[in-house]
Amino acid sequence: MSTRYPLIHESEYSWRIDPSGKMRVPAIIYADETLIREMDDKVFEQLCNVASLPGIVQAAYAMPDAHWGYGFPIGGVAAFDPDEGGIVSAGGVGFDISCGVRALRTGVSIDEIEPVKKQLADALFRHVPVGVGSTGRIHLNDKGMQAMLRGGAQWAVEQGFGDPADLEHIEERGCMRGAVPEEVSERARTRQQDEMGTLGSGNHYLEVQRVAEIYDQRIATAFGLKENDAVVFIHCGSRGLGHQIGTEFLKYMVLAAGKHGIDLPDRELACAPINSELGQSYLGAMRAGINCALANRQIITHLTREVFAEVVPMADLTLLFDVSHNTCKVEEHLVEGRQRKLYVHRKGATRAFGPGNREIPETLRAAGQPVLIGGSMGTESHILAGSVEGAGLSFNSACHGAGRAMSRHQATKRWRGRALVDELADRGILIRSPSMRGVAEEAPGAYKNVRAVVDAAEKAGLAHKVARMEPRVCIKG
DNA sequence: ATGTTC
Repeated sequence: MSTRYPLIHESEYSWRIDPSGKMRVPAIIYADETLIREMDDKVFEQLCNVASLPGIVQAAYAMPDAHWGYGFPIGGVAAFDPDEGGIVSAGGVGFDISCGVRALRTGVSIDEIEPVKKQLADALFRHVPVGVGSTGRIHLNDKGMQAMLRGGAQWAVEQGFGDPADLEHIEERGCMRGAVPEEVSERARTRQQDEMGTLGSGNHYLEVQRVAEIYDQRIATAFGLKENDAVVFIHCGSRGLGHQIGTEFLKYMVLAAGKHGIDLPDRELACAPINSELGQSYLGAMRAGINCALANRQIITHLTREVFAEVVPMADLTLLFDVSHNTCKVEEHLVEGRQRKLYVHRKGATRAFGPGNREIPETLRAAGQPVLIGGSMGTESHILAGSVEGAGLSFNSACHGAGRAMSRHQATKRWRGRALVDELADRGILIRSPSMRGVAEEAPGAYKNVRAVVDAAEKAGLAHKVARMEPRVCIKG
């Protein structure tokens, strides 16, 4: 338990730090007592810094999986009002712009996967580029890059990657409006030109999973899920392009803070007013980064379908949903009885719209938005659904994963990648990765208990549990 | 997260 921060135990699953010093609003953390106790004080410090940024509305929020990040905590949510001097922050979105998860149904049960599991693992590993600096089969020229940055997954579908029906099941229907490719630097584009359709490294992965447990039969049916189904989770982002945009704008925002009259509590919280040239430039570039990530996951989906067509020909991969968890999006929210247009930063946090929201595809609308929670390698993943009450809690946001409990460096000292892979293989979980060091960094023990995180999210009211998945094959960055 | 320290 933090000794340095006065945490008020507001309700069983929420904690509050009242404003003091430069804080304009409270900080609110959704977690159970164990998760709170294990949170680094740095999370509270960073959240209080966020709460002191200009134009912040209501509170700075942390999800149950929150951990220390660059400036903003990962698992942080904060909304800003442009009419009250509100800001946009590159650190509040994160370096991997629009990193996210998509879930595919396969139309087959895990029993049809198990006999060919090894072939499937090997074929996916051969066919889906993975690892640091990995490149793909697509090479974009200037014109192609521009079209991709403007069109996102819609562009990818036009290029023959996937089905037009996929688009309905992607946030923003696969294409983020307001993207300005011209705001993306030459260097960012160059870094990306050969990286479309690649997973990348770190915590990114492609998993084949088994639906192990259904928590809500009605919603699971609406989502087309039943026990023992095989599903595919793809977790990746905007690769070198997003990283380069983040790096550059962070620098510009630090340099311009004085000019904008912003007193930064932490350099890493560099930001610019939404109503400023720099703020608008960043938003245009960031939205292009979102399209890059949406296109990337769409292409990887196509590659996955190609592998399944060879190895599991009876499978039919359909998109359940695609969610981004590193974004800043303009949304209308009811605050103190007034509908306001806010710039909602979610960094390591998933949008979780409740039933009826028009952003949700029609076929899923009555059930609520699918909230996809990727666990750590070798542990379970979860699907939840956005709740009605989530609107009043954290601008319709929920957790995004298990959340790290230990640094990458600590993890490499404690575990050996090869031993982990062998151990998981004994449990029938096949890991394929180009980097054994990467595997050690991603050891399940380096993460929080994802079930505790998901339970806290549900009990806090952020989202509703639908299904739990366990991994069978994992292609790991 | 990241051509893993431009």
